[in-house]
Amino acid sequence: MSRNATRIGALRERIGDEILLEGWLYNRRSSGKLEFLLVRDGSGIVQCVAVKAELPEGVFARCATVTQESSVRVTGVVREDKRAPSGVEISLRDIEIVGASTDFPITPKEHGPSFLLDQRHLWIRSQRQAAVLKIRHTLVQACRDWLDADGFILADAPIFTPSACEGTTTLFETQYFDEKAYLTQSGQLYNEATAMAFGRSYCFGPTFRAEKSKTRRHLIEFWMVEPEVAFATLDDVMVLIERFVEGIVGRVLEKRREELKILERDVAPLERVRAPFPRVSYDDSARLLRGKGVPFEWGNDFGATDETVLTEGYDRPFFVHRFPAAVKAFYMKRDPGDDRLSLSCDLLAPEGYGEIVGGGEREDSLDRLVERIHEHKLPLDAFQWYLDLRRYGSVPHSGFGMGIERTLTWLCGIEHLRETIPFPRMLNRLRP
RNA sequence: UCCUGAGUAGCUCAAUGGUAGAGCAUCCGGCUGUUAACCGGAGGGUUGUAGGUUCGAAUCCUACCUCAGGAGCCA
Repeated sequence: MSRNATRIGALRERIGDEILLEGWLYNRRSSGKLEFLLVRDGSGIVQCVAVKAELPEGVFARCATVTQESSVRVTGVVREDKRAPSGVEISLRDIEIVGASTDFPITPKEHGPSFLLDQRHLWIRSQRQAAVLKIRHTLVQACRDWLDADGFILADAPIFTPSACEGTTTLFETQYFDEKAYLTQSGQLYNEATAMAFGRSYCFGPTFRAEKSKTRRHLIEFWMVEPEVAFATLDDVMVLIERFVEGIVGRVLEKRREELKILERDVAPLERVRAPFPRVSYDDSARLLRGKGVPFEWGNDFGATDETVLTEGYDRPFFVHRFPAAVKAFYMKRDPGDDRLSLSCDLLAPEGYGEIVGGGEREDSLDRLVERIHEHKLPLDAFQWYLDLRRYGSVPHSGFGMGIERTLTWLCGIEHLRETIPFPRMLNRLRP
């Protein structure tokens, strides 16, 4: 935007002034001797009114030729007007077409998801999509601000890794000069190293899972924030998670009311997000599911429908803790009270959204960790640096990972997480 | 990988064995306060691909392709 242009978001402060607007035509309606031009500039949408009787012939004629998504410079006077969609409108004095747009593919009518995703580079111009991405921006900032204020150091994990972090899921293989490398599926192992350096650390970046998952809850490339804390137990990390989630939800409510309104999100459930969150053990969850007639077997992880049934009982996020060790990663510490269980926890979002956070206490004993690596049939050599963390001043430590897109899907109250990232990477979708 | 469903105009859809249509978008005309504006007119099609059944296929059958939802797996 040029220096002398005014942003639409700031128009209320300029009532009565003649201003310059730089943006794109969102929609146009004409009524004979009137033209209504809806102009957007990324900060909002405003209606510009051209009156034939008050304008030179050429200017009014030009208004009638502006097509959807053409870029324009409009000069005019800011006025309050109840008839305008935003309550403020511009009496148009002049208009310049900067770049014409012909046959913009996304018309102001219904479209299917496949078509819209093909047009994702243009779809993000629409009001709803832009609102979701602005909330994403605020969520990311809130995560970082909250952790920074709590004494965490950002220490990002690498994206190229020599081997699996968790061994179980499918990795993207790539060439690293003369050897094979993989794209990271979690910064977890590296975070344990940085936590031993800084006490509290976190990484925030993209992760990659080459799973053939094809549901509304999966992306191939997604973002996670993963804090790790030295000397913290499972109970400590659950307190950290609930304070963190309360904080970031509060920030989104504070900064993004308008966008939540565009999305028609009922904010009442978000306003109930106050720590402490309920805690329920895996054992009790399994019993609860069976009590409701769900054919759930002890030892399994929860499926999507299991999670939905569980969330029905709560009006705020809640923890499920102490999952069977077999369904969690090798580095999870066993429950000293029951060796079948791990000191792990998931945070499930209410309203049927399900898991947004996974965390727990890590195995801090060198011998037991070596045992786990063997059990999982992982190459011991690749983990020597990780085992060093237990050789040189090992401490109890815990951490968690929060999926940004899943959290956003819940905050925005939308159906599918593909709308929460600017350019989603999914099974069968690498473009645009 | 498996299960279910869908592919017809640029987009969203109708046409259930008998002349392929509507709304929006585009173009032309009309309208001095429109709110996904409205009214009139025009152009726009190898019905996903290949084969088969039939006098006749968008429609029935077979295979394949693409997409969507779900399962498994996960954040």
